[in-house]
Amino acid sequence: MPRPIDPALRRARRLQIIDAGLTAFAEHGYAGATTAEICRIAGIGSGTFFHHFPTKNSLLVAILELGVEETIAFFTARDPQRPPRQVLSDYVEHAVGDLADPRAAGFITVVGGLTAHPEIAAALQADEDTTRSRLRDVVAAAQQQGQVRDDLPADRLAVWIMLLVDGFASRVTTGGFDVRTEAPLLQEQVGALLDGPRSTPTTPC
Amino acid sequence: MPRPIDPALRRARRLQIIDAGLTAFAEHGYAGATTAEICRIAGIGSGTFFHHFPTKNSLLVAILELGVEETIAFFTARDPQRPPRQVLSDYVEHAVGDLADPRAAGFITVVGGLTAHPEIAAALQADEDTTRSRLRDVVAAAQQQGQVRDDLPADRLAVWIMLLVDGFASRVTTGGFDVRTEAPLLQEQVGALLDGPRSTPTTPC
Amino acid sequence: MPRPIDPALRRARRLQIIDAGLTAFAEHGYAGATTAEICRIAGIGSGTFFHHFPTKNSLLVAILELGVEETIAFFTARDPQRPPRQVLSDYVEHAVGDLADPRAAGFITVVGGLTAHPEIAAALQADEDTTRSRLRDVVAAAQQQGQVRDDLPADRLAVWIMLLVDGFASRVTTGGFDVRTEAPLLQEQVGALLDGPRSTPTTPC
Amino acid sequence: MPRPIDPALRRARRLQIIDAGLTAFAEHGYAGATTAEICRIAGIGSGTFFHHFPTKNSLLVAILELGVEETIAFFTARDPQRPPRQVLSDYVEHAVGDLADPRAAGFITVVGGLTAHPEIAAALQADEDTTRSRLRDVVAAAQQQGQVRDDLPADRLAVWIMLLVDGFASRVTTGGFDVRTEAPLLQEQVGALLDGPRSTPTTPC
DNA sequence: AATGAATGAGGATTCATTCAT
DNA sequence: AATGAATGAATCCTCATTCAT
Repeated sequence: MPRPIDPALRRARRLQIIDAGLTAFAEHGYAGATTAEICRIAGIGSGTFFHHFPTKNSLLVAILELGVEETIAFFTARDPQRPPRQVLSDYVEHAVGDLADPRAAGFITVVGGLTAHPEIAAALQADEDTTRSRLRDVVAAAQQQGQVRDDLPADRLAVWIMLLVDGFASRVTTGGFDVRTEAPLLQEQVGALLDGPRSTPTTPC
Repeated sequence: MPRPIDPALRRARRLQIIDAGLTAFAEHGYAGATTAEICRIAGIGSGTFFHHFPTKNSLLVAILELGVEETIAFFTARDPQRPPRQVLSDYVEHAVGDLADPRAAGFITVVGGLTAHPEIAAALQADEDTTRSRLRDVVAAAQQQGQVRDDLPADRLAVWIMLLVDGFASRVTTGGFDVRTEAPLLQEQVGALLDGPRSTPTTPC
Repeated sequence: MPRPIDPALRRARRLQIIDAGLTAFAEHGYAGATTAEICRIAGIGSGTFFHHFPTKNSLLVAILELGVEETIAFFTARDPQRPPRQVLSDYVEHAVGDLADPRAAGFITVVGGLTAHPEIAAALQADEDTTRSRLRDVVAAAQQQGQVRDDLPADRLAVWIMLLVDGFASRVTTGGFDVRTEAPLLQEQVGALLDGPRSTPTTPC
Repeated sequence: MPRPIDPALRRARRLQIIDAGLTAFAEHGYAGATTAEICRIAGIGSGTFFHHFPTKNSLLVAILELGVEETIAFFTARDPQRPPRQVLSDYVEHAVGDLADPRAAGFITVVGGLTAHPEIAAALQADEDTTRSRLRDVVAAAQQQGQVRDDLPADRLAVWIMLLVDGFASRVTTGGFDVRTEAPLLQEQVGALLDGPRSTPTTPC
């Protein structure tokens, strides 16, 4: 007697578990977070968890895939007319917005280096590749318009933007670092990165 | 007639275990690294491990304390005559040197956010505080000599230097990021941070 | 749609484990009994054990609490009209009945002196206090009715009844001591305790 | 270059370890007491322990054998002229004297029921048999002199004397039981045991 | 779909014992 | 004799996962 399943409900339940997983992974790391705690946070039984995710592994992958989707959505929603350099600034602002949730910051730093499970490594790589290629395209466009230094390849600049954002995230988890207060300095650093070193001091005065 | 115990041997054995721990933690994270694997890497029996470290926890703490000692040693060894701004550059170079060992980079990113175990959190905080206060002193000295912008407090600049180094570390673990190749760009970013935003082009000549 | 959990099944499983624990503890002592053996006796997996009892410790406590409940049940079920002195005799008979199970006798003697774990010590004390206070009340009532010597306080006599029962239990575990054969002698000793020393030999004949 | 070994020193060291073992066994039981703690109490290294006792097992056996020796010494030292009934009373007083050391009481109750290790079981049995046979002989002699009831076999009375002493010991470990205060009551109970039930009041005068 | 009881492989840690010095 | 470092089997307990209801 199959109940008429409401896909919306199913999706909501998945998101509920994903949210709990984000919390638990951010606090204890992947291996340190137990499915029992995730269930407790989500307010569900263990059976329900494995109804929606076949393994703990798959939950982490789902979280990462959600991140990829979000990244794609961000770049897809850009106004094509907006100057690429502005888009890069927007991206940083967008990332800072995510990091306002300390769980997101903790998740990024703690999960970042996992290479043990192949599936997770693949998902992490996919996350990385997506952001990197999208950023690279925008950087390249900005270079073509002369808005960004061109002594470095676009891909390398993209990586360094991600480096700055990752460093920023790693600081969020420690005390005394206010995301909103520090955001302008992040933009300043990204600006310095994209502008390149100060024009030679040879400027005669 | 107690045998004269050789403290050097004991210390060597501890370092051997610490080294194995660094490897395992960097690869699998704290919770994901098993004492069995650490023992296997170190080539010892499980009993020997717990003969030297009462808990897995204490091994992590010992690694972090070693990091603190190294940081202190670095700053203590500085020539007092060296310009502070140069010392900051030296520090970054020193940090890059550590990160040449990919285990160190992995360790930093993976262990960074652990707050579950109070002892670990305390050791992490001590590590953080040591580096931060030493850097702050040097930054402050540099500010007094006019070598570094003074529109931001020294402590905040110190944190941002650490931010850049942490971001750098987080990139080491991902492929296609060569420490030596990227080091100059890190110095460039630190330089931009300490110089502050490009002086307004309105500066009349 | 949560399945209506059957508390009776859960309770039955708990009792099954408690029974196995009684066997193992009686035979090897608390520390000497392994959870693995308890599981084997109970015919369950180790996971099931810890599903019902968080620690081996808690199993022992549960056994002791069951003993407390039984003691309370015994005294509660007494006919208020029954002469207190008879109730004391009934209690001794009841205790002897328990000791017919050699596991009970072994359990009492082996577990009696544990003071290392605070929780166990507390549970043992609760067991002790319950029996002692109930016995004391009955002894006091018997004293008021002139059925028991009153040159000693009721509490002290209660303790001595327990002493006799404990001594009896300690003999059950050694060979050549048949509970049923020896029970009358126990009653005789309790009688001597409650009557006090033989009336002075000054009785002239 | 064998050092001239002083047998007295060796014996003293053994006794030192035996004393530490008594303490540890009484507090934690046999399995619960670790050789490490025994060494700590004795103030020696683990190597020294196993120099004097090949196994933890053998230490317990040694303690029990010491008890046997002491029992034999007690009965051997009796004045043959002393009335047997008095000797029984002396024995009880002697036992009470031992129990003034709470470790002895704890040791007796906690170790009493071990049957797992054959060697220990044998040593316990030897302890039991020694005391029992010696007591039986004295009881039998007292019966022949009409000082003790003879409606029960001497052996059974001997067991019951031990039962009373064991019960007494089991109470020492619990609080509020002063050995010296309670000793007279123990003698009273032994007296009642040896006298038998109060002669029927029908005894015509 | 939802639940939680059951499972057993695996994990951190303990411990009696050995052995080179 | 004395020591303590080293060992690995054994122990308590955890945890992802399965499954009947």
